[in-house]
Amino acid sequence: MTDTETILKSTLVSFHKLTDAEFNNFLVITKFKKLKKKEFLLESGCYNPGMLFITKGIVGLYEIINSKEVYTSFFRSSDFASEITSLASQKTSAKNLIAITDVEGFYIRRNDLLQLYDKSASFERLGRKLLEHLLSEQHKFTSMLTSLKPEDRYKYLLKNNPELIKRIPLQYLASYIGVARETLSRIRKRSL
Amino acid sequence: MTDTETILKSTLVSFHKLTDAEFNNFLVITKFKKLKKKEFLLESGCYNPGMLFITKGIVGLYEIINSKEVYTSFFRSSDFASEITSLASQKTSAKNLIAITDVEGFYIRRNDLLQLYDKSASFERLGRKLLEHLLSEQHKFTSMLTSLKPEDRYKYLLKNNPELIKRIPLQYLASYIGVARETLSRIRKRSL
DNA sequence: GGAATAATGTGACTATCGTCACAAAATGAA
DNA sequence: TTCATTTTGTGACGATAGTCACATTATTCC
Repeated sequence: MTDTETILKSTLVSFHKLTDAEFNNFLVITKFKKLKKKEFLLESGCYNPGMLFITKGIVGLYEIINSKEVYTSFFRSSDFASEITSLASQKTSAKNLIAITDVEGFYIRRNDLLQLYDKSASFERLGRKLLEHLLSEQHKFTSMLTSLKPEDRYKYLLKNNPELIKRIPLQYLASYIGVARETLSRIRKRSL
Repeated sequence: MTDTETILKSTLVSFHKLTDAEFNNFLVITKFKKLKKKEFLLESGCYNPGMLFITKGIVGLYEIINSKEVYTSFFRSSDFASEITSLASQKTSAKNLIAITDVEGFYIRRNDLLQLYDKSASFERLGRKLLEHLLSEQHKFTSMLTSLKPEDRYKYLLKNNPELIKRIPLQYLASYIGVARETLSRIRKRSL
């Protein structure tokens, strides 16, 4: 097994135990994929073809609101970069998934994933547990947004995602925490 | 089948098809429960005993941040009032679930639910689909928070949840959308 | 029904953020 | 390396939200 496959396996297992055979059923439906910086993994208006388990780089999820790009998630190594609304619904996506740096990972096609759910109760459970985890994280992020002021939101990122801050353009981070980019620029300066 | 049981069934089925026998397996683990206004369904520091399918009334989820009550969700008829972090983890909850009005519903104990997941792949799938739906909604709410200013957040609530606005104290709504209660009071006045 | 309690409204003031305009760096491509 | 493009920094200003204090309604509960 390659290094990246080992990482994939241990990530999956952290959500739910899998036999070697089960993991293999997952592995065979994945396809190694590379993206150049600024390449799209998903474009708004399109059907969602699947998701990417990232082994290298950063992927961003954004949406255009009032003709501005609003980033709503960032994904890094060991994350599943995905847009859940269109992945779950068979509708076209309103959001875009884009490579913020050069990216590598294992691509899982939506149809293959659904078949895997049909074939294996273990994966259905793994999926449920992953979703529980994601929902829990999202709730945490939401209460951070409503309860902290801009400066403290930045400090929250600094504390919880220092790597993201280093590698993601400031203007994207600003939209992510709901602050004007000029304001975030000044906050960052003050915090030095 | 009673009216409320019919509503429960159609709600479950909207996420995933169930046979009559399967629905019955669900029904037998539920317990009809009433709460008086201001009664707790879950208190912070406690283990999460389960969730409530609401047939009447409103339940709020809040957490104390910097000694202030911050509401992060509201649940109404046909919702499952729950705190996902503690429900999924066996850890004590940081949040509180409280009846905002008098409430009625079907209570589902955590252990019974987990057993049902073990026994039935249909429920595991139903759970996964419900979580996909909740996560999708939560993402929508998050991007609303980061992209709209306070006044437009209020208008968003007005448009999407007019009933909530009528029945939930203004100060709770204010924390929910990340605005001071005085500000929301003035926004509401302006919008008349 | 009336007192106690909780929730909301409001004025005055301050702090903070957003916006616009443009300058300065940084990055990328040829 | 150099030019073009993108990203970030910054000043000035206006708009808006937060805070504190207290008045005014609503609600709850004997």
